[in-house]
Amino acid sequence: MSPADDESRLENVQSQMRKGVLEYCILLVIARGEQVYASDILGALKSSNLIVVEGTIYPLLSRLNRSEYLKYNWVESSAGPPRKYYSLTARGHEALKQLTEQWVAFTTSINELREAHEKDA
Amino acid sequence: MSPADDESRLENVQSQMRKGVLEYCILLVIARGEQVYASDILGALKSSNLIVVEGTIYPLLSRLNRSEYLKYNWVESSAGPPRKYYSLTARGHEALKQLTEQWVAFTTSINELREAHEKDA
DNA sequence: GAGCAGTACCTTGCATTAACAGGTACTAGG
DNA sequence: CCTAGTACCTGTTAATGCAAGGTACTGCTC
Repeated sequence: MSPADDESRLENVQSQMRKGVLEYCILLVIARGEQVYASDILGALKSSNLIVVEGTIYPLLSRLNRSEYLKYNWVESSAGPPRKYYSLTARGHEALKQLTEQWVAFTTSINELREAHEKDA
Repeated sequence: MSPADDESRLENVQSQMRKGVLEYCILLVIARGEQVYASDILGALKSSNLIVVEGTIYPLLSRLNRSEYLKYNWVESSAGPPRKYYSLTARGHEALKQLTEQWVAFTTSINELREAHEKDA
């Protein structure tokens, strides 16, 4: 593997880390705002330095909706097509609680590895 | 989507969270032990509640080796075939430092979202 | 009122990646 | 020998984020 490939791998890591946690992030944003639509979520994640693009969150929102974690209602916009405003269902709030527990457990595990490493250094 | 599908999704989340961070975990374990082989890494990750299987780490080790993040030397075993004992290269140590920075930035971003959410609750 | 810009929704195809299952090879003990 | 145990490796599959393209609605300009 060439050095160029290698560097691109390193730059890619933050994107890799994000994988699989996006659902959690989206639920967090929706839970915070109560009434948000796709662009709001996009903006919130970008503000937190978690770059995501449109094509990524729409399938995710559909999936979370099918799983009955969140619901939406159409709201007409003064400029443009109507928007889907999302909010969490009871199931969604429950799931979010469990996801938070798993997130904490997960980061704790890795931080233990980190501390074990830094002890040597 | 049926409730069964839904539950399997939730059980799957820890696996999802792990995606993309495995490289980092493996580098951490190797950096800690200095001289470890695949089974050691497997055991260390399992001890930290990060369940991984054999078939997952071998391709990862090969990839990290090709990227010159780590090197190995064969050591004969008294019981079984010889083992590949891995250790970090200078590049590996450098990469690990960067990955740690990215890991911290990443978790900080998400924890900010979490705190913003818990403020409402 | 025809055309354009802007916004918002959604889908298709692609590359990457972890997991699964299976395969090879070496050692020791019966 | 031949089985059991250990260790390494490799196709194949499923999931996921991304890039790119497509539809539709509003309001503005000409």
